Amino acid sequence: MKISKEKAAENRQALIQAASRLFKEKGIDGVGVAEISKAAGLTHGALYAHFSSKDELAAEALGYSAANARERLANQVRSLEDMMDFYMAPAQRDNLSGGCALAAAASEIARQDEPVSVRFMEGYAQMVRYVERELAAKFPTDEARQRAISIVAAMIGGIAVSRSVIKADQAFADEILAAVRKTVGELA
Amino acid sequence: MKISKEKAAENRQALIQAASRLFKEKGIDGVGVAEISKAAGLTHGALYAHFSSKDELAAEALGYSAANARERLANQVRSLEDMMDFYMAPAQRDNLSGGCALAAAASEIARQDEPVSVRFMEGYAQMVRYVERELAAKFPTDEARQRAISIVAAMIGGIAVSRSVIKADQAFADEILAAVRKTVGELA
DNA sequence: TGTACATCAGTGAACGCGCGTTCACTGATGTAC
DNA sequence: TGTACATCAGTGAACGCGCGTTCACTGATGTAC
Repeated sequence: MKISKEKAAENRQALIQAASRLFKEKGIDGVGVAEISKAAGLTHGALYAHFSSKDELAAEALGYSAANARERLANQVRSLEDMMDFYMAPAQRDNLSGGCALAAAASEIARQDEPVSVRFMEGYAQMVRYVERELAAKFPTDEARQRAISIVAAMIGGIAVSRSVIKADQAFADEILAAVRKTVGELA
Repeated sequence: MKISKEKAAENRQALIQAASRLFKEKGIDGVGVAEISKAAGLTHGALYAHFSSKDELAAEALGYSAANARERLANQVRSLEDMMDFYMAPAQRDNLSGGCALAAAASEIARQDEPVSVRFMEGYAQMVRYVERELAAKFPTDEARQRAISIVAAMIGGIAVSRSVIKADQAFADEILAAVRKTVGELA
């Protein structure tokens, strides 16, 4: 049955939020449209009233994650050190479904189509710009940018690697997180 | 029909090589046992004569990649600079199926089971040890290790991010690769 | 304001397809006598 | 060395299952008169 425009917009948002959470948790290939729809309280058919394909939903979900990160950078983070502490914390690493989409999806995006790549790029560029601005006072423009790009890439890599080794060696996973945290701090 | 032990061993190796290539290219979830078997010149049933599951094959494939990397580090790479140049080259980034398994799989391993995590850890630890040894003369033990862990994580992150944004912005992808290459060089 | 009706978000069955895994069978290999 | 037979890598059909997507249908919403 038809429902109000307001409720439909809510449902659309619920689909995006469920997709964002589940894609990060299980990977884009690792979760189906039925599971996403169910998590949003809908049937899978409804998903196609809002998105033309699973790929389009994936792009929207990545955009949603980026918007979330933007808000956090703007409102909750007080300094670059603060941001690094937050990002490289064991709690952040252990929080697959709630954590950063860039680290959760890093090696998967290369296999997705262009719209997904665009959203990933926007999310990454946003973090780089934030770090770049923080470094602007301390380094020449070019070097600030080079360092910002490297710091964000190192944090994404550090989290992904720490997550990858944790089932094999918890202590090593923690050591990686701490080492990368220290190094990016020294670069800033 | 039964075949010679020698031929069977060759077939096993062909399965591992095909799996290694295809997993890197399409992701572990992105390729099926039928495609892997076919690429190795066998039917999917034969795969189960060699491996108890797709997961076990994934672990073997990761181990094979690590052995390859070990050989390259021992024989082809002349210095740390050499290794960084090789690893952070656009050609390496663009070579999904032949490139480094760590960068290709980084964010997927966290969702696999323990044996896969163990093989990933061994591959990563091996690269860290190589870098650590190269830095041993220049830095105190603790700092050499911290830097080695960070350098390898940054390279993996840099490649994964560069690959992720390349469909959206080729120039940015190249800039990321160059920036991370420069930064890891400065850390060494 | 009240009524008639077009809209369209959501339902749930159905589509064809590929997935990982199992298994009865084949027949050359390799071994025991 | 020759023969009889157990072994087992590989084949290909079949298993149940979940995938992404489509579509006829429903019925409350929202609009036009």
